[in-house]
Amino acid sequence: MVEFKIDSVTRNTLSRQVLEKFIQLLMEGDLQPGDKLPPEMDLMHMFDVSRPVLREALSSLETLEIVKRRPRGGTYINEKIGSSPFRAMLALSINNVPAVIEARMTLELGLVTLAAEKISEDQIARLEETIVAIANTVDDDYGALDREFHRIIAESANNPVVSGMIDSLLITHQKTDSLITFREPDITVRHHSAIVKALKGRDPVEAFKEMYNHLQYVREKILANQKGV
Amino acid sequence: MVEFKIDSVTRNTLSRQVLEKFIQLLMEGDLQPGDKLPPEMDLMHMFDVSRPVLREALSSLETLEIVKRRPRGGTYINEKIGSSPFRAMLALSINNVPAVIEARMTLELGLVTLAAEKISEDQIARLEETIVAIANTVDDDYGALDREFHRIIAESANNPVVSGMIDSLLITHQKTDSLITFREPDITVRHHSAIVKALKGRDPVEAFKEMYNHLQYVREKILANQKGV
DNA sequence: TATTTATAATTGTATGACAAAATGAAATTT
DNA sequence: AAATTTCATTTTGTCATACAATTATAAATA
Repeated sequence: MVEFKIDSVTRNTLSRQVLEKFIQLLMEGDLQPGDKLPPEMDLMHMFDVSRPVLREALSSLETLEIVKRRPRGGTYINEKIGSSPFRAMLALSINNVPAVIEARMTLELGLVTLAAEKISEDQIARLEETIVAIANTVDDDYGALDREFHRIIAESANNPVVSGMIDSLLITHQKTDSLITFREPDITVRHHSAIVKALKGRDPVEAFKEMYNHLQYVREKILANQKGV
Repeated sequence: MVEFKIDSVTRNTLSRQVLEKFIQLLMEGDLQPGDKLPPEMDLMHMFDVSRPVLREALSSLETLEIVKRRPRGGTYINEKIGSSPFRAMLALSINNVPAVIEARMTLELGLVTLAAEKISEDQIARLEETIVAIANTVDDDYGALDREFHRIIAESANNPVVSGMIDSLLITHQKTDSLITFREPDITVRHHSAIVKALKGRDPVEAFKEMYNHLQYVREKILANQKGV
């Protein structure tokens, strides 16, 4: 006998249907960033659902950072893609250290390539500042500078879709940092300098190579400690 | 006079606070994937909020694919990071074609690098199958095969955090595909073959180079048409 | 033992009411 | 006349309660 027990994938609750409808409207361009939605009272009549159901859907949209609501002010479609949803999603995998590091590698390798195409002189200057600062630290406590370096590169890629994610991953960066027992600032400086040199030359392939080299080193360093746990 | 009108960033509604609390519990490991949450009745007393508020938070968690709910069955913390939230977020940027393409480039460049480290013989074989299939298409309608090629590579990187995203981006891939007016299967086959060759050789840098070369071609092809719009 | 049937627990939905906040207009003061 | 204050109204935020729908579990039956 054949058993059927589907239901899953996404159970069709009313609030889910309303949510899907909103996303569909966005995809088809009927709703545009910046648009103001009708008040909840109107919306619940339009969708023919109760207010709690509608509000569950709106709440989800707000969590996804697709809309922004203000008491009395109304509900608006956001302009840019957000980062915090990704951060929340990441919370699930937070303890899977290798996966998180690899995810970070994936993004950074792609980002540095795009950065090489687009980075500005000002951003390069800021990168160099972090390198100098790391070289001058005395207590080996340059985690924040290190993250800043990577953040500037992500920013240089200047992509609204991906840039949100990197913030979240750098937060986990901070977490994985704590797994590093000893630091080698000279190596970090050497690697970072090589990356900047490639970026200066606007050489995507070279920038990638140096970043890959660097991240391999970082990954091994973190995972080596991780094993012992 | 100094004006203050903060409020934003994230307005602290009750449901938002509950949501944040759940995420915090996840980050700190007090909640683990697979865990079953208490029934809503208990939760509302624990958080001291009304049921609609609690349900708004749970609804958001479900939208983020952090939990899964079943009538009468209860609420469970998911095991893996989901993809559909990202899809929803992408809906916002769907009309920003260059940004979406670049996002796809970012991910794929990183993924192909990791794939070179980890891809299995079986996956390589499947990649080769898609190449043969594309070479044999007569009507130039090989969009699905093309996407399958990229999907297998993403799968080969075998990263639970990133793999979800690529699905969403490949959906937009489908959308951007429609912007291509004419196809050049011979070029696609040549590029794909070069990528597979690098993957076979387990050469991350070479795999990256070939993928970058390929995606540059794809990007130009799409954007060239986009300009005329 | 296996199957079917009830029971009860739990999520899903609806209604109604009120609180809180803030916008915009009206009234007041300077 | 202009600026400020006050107030009414709209809209989101929250609560309480009730009932429907679903299904896991236990009980009853074959």
